[in-house]
Amino acid sequence: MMNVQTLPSAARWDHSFHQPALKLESDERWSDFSEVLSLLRFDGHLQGLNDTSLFRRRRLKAGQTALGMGQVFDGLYVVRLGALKTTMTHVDGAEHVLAFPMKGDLLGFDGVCKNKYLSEVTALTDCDLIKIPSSELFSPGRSCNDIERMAYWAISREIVQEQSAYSSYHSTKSEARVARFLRIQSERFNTMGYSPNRFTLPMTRRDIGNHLNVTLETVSRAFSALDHLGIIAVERREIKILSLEALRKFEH
Amino acid sequence: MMNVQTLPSAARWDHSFHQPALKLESDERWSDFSEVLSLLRFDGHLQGLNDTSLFRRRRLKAGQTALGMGQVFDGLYVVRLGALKTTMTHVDGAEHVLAFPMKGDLLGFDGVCKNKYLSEVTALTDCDLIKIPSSELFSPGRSCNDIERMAYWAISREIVQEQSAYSSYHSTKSEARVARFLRIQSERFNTMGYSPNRFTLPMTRRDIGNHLNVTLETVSRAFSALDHLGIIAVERREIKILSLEALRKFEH
DNA sequence: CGCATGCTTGACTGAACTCAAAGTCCGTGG
DNA sequence: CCACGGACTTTGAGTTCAGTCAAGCATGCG
Repeated sequence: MMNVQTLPSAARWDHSFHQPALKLESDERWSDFSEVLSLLRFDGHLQGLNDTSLFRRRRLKAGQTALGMGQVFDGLYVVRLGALKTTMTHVDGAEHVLAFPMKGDLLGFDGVCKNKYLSEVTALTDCDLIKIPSSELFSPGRSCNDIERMAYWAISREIVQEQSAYSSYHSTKSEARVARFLRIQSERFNTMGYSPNRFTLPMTRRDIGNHLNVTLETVSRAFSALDHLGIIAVERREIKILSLEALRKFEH
Repeated sequence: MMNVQTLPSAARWDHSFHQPALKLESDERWSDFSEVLSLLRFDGHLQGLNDTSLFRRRRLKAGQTALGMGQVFDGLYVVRLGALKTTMTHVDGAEHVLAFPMKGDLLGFDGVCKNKYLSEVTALTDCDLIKIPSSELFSPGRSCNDIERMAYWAISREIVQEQSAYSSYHSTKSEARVARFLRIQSERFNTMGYSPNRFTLPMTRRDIGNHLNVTLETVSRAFSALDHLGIIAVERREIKILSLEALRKFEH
């Protein structure tokens, strides 16, 4: 029942995102503003480049927690490398997987409102995050800066994506939801600069099922069905998209 | 490929430069900043009250559209009175009810990112909205102001609520989802200053069903079941909560 | 008054969940 | 090295739950 991320699967997945051994030190300085903008795919322009901006770099091993529910808000994070999952735990103990953040995604924006994080983020693979400390975001004495504006732009983008994603999962048929999930994953890998036709899922069937509100068996069966139809090729977590068109048709 | 992440490289911060000439029919001036803060239940404090802030007031009759999908972003709205529904229509024509905004809720924040609204908002009852024009939000020459901060705070709050709501509907049983929906409505009426035990739903069974991803018949049956059990009393859209405790139990 | 819309309820069917068993991969320890 | 164990996955069989189709009733509006 408890969902423990184990190293084996993560290690396998890491081959495509291989990162040489590095010290996993949390608070490394990092002030490449333009890289952050590039990661976020921010294509507008900001007036003045803020030289004094100070980001932090944070590395996580698979299974580690990036943010905990209830933890005091201390900044936003941009994923530089790796995959994570965002979960919310209810009073009754039920856990729900909200999203699977990956490269270029923003984390922690749900902490702005109440000044504490309301969801939990755990690393599915080894991760490399860039932290935008809250001190850089909210400067009580002075006025709002480029970083704050960028952050809010990115937050708005995340909402849109989320809305769109949730909305997508409102198909009646479970197979359609799984197909859509795969299509969205494919598109995400594409925008991240990886192959959209061949990728490795970083999450378990259980996580996918939880996210889509179906059981893990149903996810597995849907994968098998799509495989037998020649639309995709599944081998454990390795996915090949053979016909994106056919996959799209399954969404309806 | 329609991807939310690829952006037409139009203006991002330059919203106000393109401040549209379109003056809507019901553009009444309205500059009570404190009322807006109160409506939003903003509990922090902002440094200086912006005297020059100019809001607009907009009234809608039931059935009218507040915002249309694809329409150019021209500001945020705060609901002062009435109830609405937010919907998204997909390429295949399927429509999904995202939320039911009411007094104190924020509308239009999904337009910040791409500079156009991505969902449609229609009035379920006669409505009274306060508009925060984009000219007040984004001031290209000067720095970020209180209104912008307030707006972003409110946006963050909306995300949190939405996340929480979506997360809530991840119960397996449809009766549980309906029960949860009623409980959440009750709490919302309460925070708005109305009775949590007796209220009138502004939306149809179909809308509720669409929102919860069940059929309208299922919603109706769930209402009837809860009624027969003495947990609630239903008479068309008039709802009385007889036992909040029992209602909560049904969520699991 | 007649019509449209919304709501309720019933019977049937089919899709997804539950339970169960077996197979795969991988890391660990003998 | 190989056997073991644990986590993950696949597949099957039976059951339950919610969707579909259909009929009937209530309400409101022109």
